[in-house]
Amino acid sequence: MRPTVNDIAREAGVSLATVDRVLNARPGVREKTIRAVNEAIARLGYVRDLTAANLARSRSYRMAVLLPDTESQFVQSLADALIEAGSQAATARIELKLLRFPAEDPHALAALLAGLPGRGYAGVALMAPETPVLRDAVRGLRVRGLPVVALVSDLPNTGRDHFVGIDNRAAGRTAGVLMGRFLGGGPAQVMVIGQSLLARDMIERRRGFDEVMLRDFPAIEVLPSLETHGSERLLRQVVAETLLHAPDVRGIYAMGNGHRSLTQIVEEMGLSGRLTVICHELTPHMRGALEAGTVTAVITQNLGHLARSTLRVLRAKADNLPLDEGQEQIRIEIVLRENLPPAPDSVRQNPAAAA
Amino acid sequence: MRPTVNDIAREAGVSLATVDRVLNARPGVREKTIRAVNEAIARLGYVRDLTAANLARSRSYRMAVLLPDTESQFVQSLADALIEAGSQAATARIELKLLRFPAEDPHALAALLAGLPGRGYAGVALMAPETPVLRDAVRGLRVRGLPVVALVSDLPNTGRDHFVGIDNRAAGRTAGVLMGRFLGGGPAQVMVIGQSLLARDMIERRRGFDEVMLRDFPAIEVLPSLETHGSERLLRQVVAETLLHAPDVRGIYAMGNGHRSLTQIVEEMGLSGRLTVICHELTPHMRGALEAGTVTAVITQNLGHLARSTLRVLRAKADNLPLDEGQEQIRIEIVLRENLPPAPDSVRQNPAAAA
DNA sequence: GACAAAATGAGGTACGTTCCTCAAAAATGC
DNA sequence: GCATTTTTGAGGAACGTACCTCATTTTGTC
Repeated sequence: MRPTVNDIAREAGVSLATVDRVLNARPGVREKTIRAVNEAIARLGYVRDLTAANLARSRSYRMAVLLPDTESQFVQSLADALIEAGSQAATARIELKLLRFPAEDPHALAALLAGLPGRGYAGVALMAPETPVLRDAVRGLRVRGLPVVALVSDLPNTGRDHFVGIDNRAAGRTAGVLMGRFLGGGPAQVMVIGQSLLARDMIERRRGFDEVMLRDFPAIEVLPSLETHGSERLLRQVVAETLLHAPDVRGIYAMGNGHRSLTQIVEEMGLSGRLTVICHELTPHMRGALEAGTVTAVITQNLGHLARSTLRVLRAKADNLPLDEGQEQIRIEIVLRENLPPAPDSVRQNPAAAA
Repeated sequence: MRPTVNDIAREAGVSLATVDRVLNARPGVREKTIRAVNEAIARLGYVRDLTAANLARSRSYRMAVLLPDTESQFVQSLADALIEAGSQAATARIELKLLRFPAEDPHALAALLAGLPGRGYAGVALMAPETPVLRDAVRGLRVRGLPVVALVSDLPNTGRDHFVGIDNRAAGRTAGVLMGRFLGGGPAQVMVIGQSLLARDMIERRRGFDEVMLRDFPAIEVLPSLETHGSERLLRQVVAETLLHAPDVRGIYAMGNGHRSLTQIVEEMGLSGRLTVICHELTPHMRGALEAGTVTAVITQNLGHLARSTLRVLRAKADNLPLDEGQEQIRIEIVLRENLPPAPDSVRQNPAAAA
């Protein structure tokens, strides 16, 4: 049997009340007594029973997670992962509220954020591009004591408490090595596509990609980035044109997510499997494209980890506890057709049934 | 506030005792009453508080994990991951005992296994090659009601309850695609090295590797597998000889783990970075080799996941609960220098300090 | 409608903590 | 050595659930 607080009290020759004072760092205990208790704890190898502690504390954490209301598969999958993680975390008395905000309206987001503290939230995570309005809103939250976590895309100048996501520069480098090696070092041309070259993550991916290409694959020419601004029509048009007129293009690096029509064009032009196509984020659509051979590799992050890490970090920050940086590091995963993990289950039903 | 059992009782118009009977599937409740309670549960969105439930049950799970006493970095890292997962799982009242057995002595292992049930264990995980003696020992355990989980290397003919590890055939295929693509499709020769071609995982990796090479890269010749039987000297000798006399060898696939001298030879021969070397398992030594450029890619499995999955599966089996297959699927990870995750912390100290 | 059997209610104790109050003991200052 | 402050002890209530007993009510049978 594991030792309990009562065992410590007996072992240390003090009362339960004193042990409790020491364990919870309450005042009014002599240094000498504290030492005696700690020695007893060490001697018995006592480990506090967290389930009982949390029960007694009946502390609970209301967390808000804000996602843009885009209906991209990536955001949708992320939302699913968060809901799943939230229901698992119910055990740890964490209650997660998923809120959506209009993707193109920083002011609406700021207003939403400003209203959060009054509604009993213990922490906020959000996925949004950094704008001046947002910066102020985040600062406001932190002034009022709410920890803020940046999700997927970092907000370095807002003073956010933590960033949960991959190192986009390293992700770009990874894409670079794969592209370079898959093309046998060239000679070849490579297209690079992204939604917007203003978004921080896009810039970093591009930088990482270029870094590797320049250093390791001088025979491969990387064409200027193509900005789609979310327009699938524009994407179709430019990609088709480029592929027709530049026969040396043997690879495409799609830095963002949501380029569904990219794979369509490649297929329509009969180039499926003949081009090296590297994309980001393993959405359901990307799974299909990998299986079909249209996409060669997908650089991705495990959304389950991302979601769980978000909750762990928020909780730690809310309690002012240190966090295990190692565990919160999100890995850059490489997915090929050959190591495609099986599709995740749909969101679980009937949580009460879990025993 | 989350609804409690008392809320359900009130909502359903029954007593607490009846709610308890329904929740825990105890006998003596009319079908009609059961339905009423379940409807109240659904209406209120009740979710059982597991921390409180476990506390009340004060059920605990003693789990044994058996690893061979080889001092390979892989086994050592796995042991660390298990200890870590075990200390985390203390919250869930899981107590993990790590036991070592002589790697080359199936009888000693069988004797160890035979003695476990009497010592209050609720489940056993083990990493061992399948031998007739082991088969009988595992069957014996299961007859006595102990769930058995195969770790890393499967034991399909023992009737084990579950296998925790990667799909080695798929891992071999992954190695194959990487090798083929990194070599630009050939022409080239590739060496394949493994400890023993009798071990099930080695056979499967080789099969997966060949499958891809034959199908997709006909211009690459895969040389016959080289068995080292754990002898580093033999490895050094044969590799050096082959590399000297076969100038077309441009790639090496090391199927097993623990080939530390392989990277040494490659470095000594001045071939670091000029050969495509693909290995398994991201041990500290492999990290170094990746960083140095001696090894091109490492196919690996996340030992943290492996360890946590093991405990989750054992627990589920011990309670006869269904498991979430999706969550227990271990991913095949590809690690290049560019996406090398930061080194994990050393094992944590002073578990009592965790709040 | 009498009877047995089945279903339900009422209430308690326990799990290992947290957090509170009040009294008692010990240490400290003068 | 007395008063004051600090430290310690004893005890209890609570968190949400599990599990037990015993009494009471309801149901079904003939």
